[in-house]
Amino acid sequence: MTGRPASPQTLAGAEEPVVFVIDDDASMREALSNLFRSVGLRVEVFGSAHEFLQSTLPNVAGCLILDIRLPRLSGLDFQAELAKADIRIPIIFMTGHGDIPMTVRAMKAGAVDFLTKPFRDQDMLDAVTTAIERDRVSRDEARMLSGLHARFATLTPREREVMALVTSGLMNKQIAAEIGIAEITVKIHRGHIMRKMTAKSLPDLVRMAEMLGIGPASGGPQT
Amino acid sequence: MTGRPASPQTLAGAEEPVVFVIDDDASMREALSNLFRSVGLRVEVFGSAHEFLQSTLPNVAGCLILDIRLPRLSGLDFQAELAKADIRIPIIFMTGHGDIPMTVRAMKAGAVDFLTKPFRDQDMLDAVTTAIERDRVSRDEARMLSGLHARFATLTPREREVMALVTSGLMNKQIAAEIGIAEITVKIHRGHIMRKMTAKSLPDLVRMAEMLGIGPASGGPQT
DNA sequence: GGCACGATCATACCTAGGTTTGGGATCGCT
DNA sequence: AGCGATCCCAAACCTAGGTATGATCGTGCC
Repeated sequence: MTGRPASPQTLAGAEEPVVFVIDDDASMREALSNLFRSVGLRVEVFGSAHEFLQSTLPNVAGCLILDIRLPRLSGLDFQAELAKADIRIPIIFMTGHGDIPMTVRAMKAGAVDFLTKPFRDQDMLDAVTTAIERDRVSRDEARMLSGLHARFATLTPREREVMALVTSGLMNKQIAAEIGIAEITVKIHRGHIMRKMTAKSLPDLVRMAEMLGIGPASGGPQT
Repeated sequence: MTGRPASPQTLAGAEEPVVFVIDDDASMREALSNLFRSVGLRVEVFGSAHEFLQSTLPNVAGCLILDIRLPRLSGLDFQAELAKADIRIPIIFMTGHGDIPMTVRAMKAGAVDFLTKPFRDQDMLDAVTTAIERDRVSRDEARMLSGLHARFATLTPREREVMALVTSGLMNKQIAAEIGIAEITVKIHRGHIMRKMTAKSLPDLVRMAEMLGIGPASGGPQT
């Protein structure tokens, strides 16, 4: 943190992380809101899961504080909903009357923490810190992966095929033999691949292929 | 599964997974032992964590069933002990009187499951299946990584340095300039590296470097 | 001192990778 | 029919990678 407080919006949603709180208890919302603001965190509160879904989620790192016992939908089911809808945001559960199976289910589904009420403020803040950091990392990864996929999508089928063979370590002549074309053609495809993927070197391309999950079968080098 | 039952020991400990059970209640040990054997799993039971640590662990995939309330050491503390001692085995906790914080702590520390007594046999079997598979995978990874580290250890300091630069995508001449030696010398180092690491190709070497966590700073290709 | 090892480098030689130029063929879409 | 994308290939040319041979030098060890 560079000591900069909450500048309104320097560049249309891109910096300050946000804590979303969903709880049907207004006093709890108020208490959490105060807690998070007291440490300089941006907060948005909702009385129900529905309200949360209606809102426009800013494109910044964040996390979700959820009571396991929500009005119409259980926190656990809501967690599943979000996963199904591909909304990946770290979740911190709170509960007054939770049980162990619920806890296990939530944690297995990736919850960051599961706090029992009453909890200590510091425990909540620690959980939020962890959650936001986790989201920041996963957002970074997602952003990079999406750029990668976008570039990969511009490759022609043949180029994709050649890329897989190149990154698997075959020589141009072997690739040519493998798919039944001339070596010079492989070289040309290869050149196109490097440019389209904006790979600065072969190792660079190999790493891209790894991230894209390219490479027939075997996970990696020898045992 | 190839339908092959429990052949005694074809090759000194290398196939059948084992379920380790630690519980001070003899009837529980008996029940679990029967349960696992009924599905063809090898089982070893212990009355305490101490007994378990005294035994010689076979080098096969396995998992540990642990009561959270152990005689002298809590299951949670024992889990921490194992982690500290670098004994990585998936753990499934059982409890009669557990609470949520315990559950959260266990799950955060990597427990596969946390079952409340009485539990359904099928739940335990499912957890064991997951745990063993997880261990199998992590053992495969560990085995590969150890081979990799062993080969990497045979590299001279200079070779390691060159390997990092090669796999980061620099050309020989750039590497030469970078460390202030002649290009031909880089080529020679490079040849040694490929041979010592038994890399069949540059992409191969790059993947090895990735697994070894080599490469100054930056995690990977562009954003 | 002598030896092994790591590191350095030159010369020579060969293979692999890559671009440019220029061309041909097929296919689908307008 | 014309256009653009994809795929194919050749000749020429240049750079990069890799090996072999042979040699020098410094360090640590017996």
